[in-house]
Amino acid sequence: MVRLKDIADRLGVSVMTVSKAVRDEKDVSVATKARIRQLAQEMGYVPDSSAQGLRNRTTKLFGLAISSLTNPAFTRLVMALEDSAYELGYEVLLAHTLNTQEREEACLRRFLSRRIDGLFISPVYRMGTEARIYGELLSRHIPTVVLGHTAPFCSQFVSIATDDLLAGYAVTRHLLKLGHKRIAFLAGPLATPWHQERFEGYRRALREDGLDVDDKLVFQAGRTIEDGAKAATQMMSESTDATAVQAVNDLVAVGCANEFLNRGLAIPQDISVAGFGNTAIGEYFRVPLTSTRQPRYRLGLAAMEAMQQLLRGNRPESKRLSAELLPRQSTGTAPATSPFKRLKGLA
Amino acid sequence: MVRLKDIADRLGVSVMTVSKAVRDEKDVSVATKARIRQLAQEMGYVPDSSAQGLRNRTTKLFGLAISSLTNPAFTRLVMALEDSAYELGYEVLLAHTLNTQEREEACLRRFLSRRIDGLFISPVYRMGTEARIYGELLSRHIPTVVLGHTAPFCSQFVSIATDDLLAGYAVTRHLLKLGHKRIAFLAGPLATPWHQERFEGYRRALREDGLDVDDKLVFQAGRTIEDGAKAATQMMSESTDATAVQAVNDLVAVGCANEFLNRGLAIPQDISVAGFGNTAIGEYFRVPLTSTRQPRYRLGLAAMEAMQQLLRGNRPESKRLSAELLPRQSTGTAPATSPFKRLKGLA
DNA sequence: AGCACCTATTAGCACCATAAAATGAGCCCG
DNA sequence: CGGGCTCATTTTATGGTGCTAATAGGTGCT
Repeated sequence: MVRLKDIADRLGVSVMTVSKAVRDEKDVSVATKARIRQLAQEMGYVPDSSAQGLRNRTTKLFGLAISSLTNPAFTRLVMALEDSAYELGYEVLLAHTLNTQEREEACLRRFLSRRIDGLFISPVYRMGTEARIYGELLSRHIPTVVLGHTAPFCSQFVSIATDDLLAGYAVTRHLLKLGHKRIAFLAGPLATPWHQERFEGYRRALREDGLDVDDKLVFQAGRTIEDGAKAATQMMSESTDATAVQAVNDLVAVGCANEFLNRGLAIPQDISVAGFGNTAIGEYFRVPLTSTRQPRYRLGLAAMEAMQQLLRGNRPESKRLSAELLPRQSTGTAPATSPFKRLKGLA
Repeated sequence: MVRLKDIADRLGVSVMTVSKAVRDEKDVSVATKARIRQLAQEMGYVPDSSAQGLRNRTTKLFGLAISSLTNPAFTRLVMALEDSAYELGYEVLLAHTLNTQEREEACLRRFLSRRIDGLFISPVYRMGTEARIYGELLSRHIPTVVLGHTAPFCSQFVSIATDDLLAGYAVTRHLLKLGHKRIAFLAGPLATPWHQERFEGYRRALREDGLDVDDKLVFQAGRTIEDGAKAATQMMSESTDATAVQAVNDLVAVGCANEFLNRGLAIPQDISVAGFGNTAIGEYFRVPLTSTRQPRYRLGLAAMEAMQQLLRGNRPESKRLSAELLPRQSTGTAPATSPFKRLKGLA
């Protein structure tokens, strides 16, 4: 690898002059600057960021920790972060937490070792108010932006999220307006604020209509297609009297609806299914899925703006971007009776 | 930030002893090692990888350059690389080339500046036999694994790809067996080997049945859903006599089939549509899409194995993993006549 | 004395902020 | 008209960033 010194030696000037020349600093005459840069080019010089980082105490690196890329909710977000980082001359270290605390901690520790200039993290949510590694982030003053909602254990951080409560509320209202009275909710991981908010939206909308949450209508699903499919199976075996299903996200909705369709149910004639988050898989699903649109790319941009504030030493506000309802064909007017009793007869 | 020196000073030992202790080297008594590590822990010491990298001339960093995460073909591949990198103690720098040569070059140059230990790249394909930046990778001896097929401009590199030719062939044979004689092909970017191979598979299968490629049946699409939709529109306006469509990938197939469905065509009764690559979006598409399964995770693992070989100074073989046909509901027996003439009457 | 076994010193790795030094241009005055 | 002077511009020297391979040095034990 070509070093500054190699160029300096070839030209018989000091390393310092070369350093300044390649960085286009002043205090170097245009003539020598030209000579040096020309030669640097020819020799294929590329500065060593490790050394620069060591010297300047800044790495121009961002860490980005997400649960897993297989979650389509992240792709556009990651794209946005990556793109804007590129514009700003930063690079992005990607790491998967796989939704486990151990892995998350290991990833963050590695990031610390890399001396990242900033961290974007979609936290592994947990109960409780303390999380050691988050305390460390704080005490080390790592500029950190939480992608998604904060929870007690990470309440000190700036966060950029969508208004899941309002969006959840909008979905339920939409179903209510269609005449549904018995709306099942396919729940996500209970510890996650995104689940909690969406559920709270559901609850509020019901209450506004004088209805109460019926625990028999709440099914613990999760976050994946498989989780949704399992929940559907459970619903069918329990012969719920629901006429609509509101899922905590698109994947769960797809898994559930797919199972329904396979069992011969018609969507939305027999039962309505709504997702959340507007993923492509829902949009092009067997029955295009009613969902909510999250402005994911803008979410990423907002996160980067917050990061820039942090880097400048300011304390930016957390942000909540609003999501909008996206009615498609998977939801329709409520049928007279729930299809599940009938199904039982069939099975 | 806590440095080795800080620990050494507090304990009154040399920096070197501390260095060895935290790295768990021998030549340090268990007692002092314990003392040192204890204090390091307490003080929150985290080694500085920039300094380590500088000293050891190795960064434990991999560069990963792909066109864009929005292409679902990459997600599992990236996951696999990320995961296995983690196991091996490496980290991954992610960069998007956005399928433009300028951006690709810029990304790679940044990677060079980071002194990555190895590079995984899904190339921006181009015609011609030369590409400056690839020459540089070669002359700098950057261990590089090409994700996907090589092309003339990057033929020197190790590559890990799926056997697209055979898979393309399998799709066409599948359609032929169903009685289709007029099979349209929705082409990808002509410069990409993955398009070329899939098309060649199509051609061979046709020829084996005594048929020839009819240029009227080949539509230039691209790689996205929108590209597929446009091609569908074109097909309909041109009133092709095709009874089946073979798309260069799932997204194009989805875009095309979606357009057909919106125009009232029935799949597969009126027309069969086959994709390629088995993405979730195709699997859960309105009509579950016949496709080919690419072992993407294994592809990633194989790429990492090749990388390890390169790092050990060996020259690993390029690999071609075979893909298998995945028949689903979007393909069926050929109808008596192409639906497009009829459609014209309707429009 | 010789042998383990443990610790300290040295000398960079590639780069850059800062300070010090060299160069040169302009100017005055003997 | 040339030598000395100032001052601005350009170049060089110094030292330090955190870490570690290699080597030298020290200790206690047999």
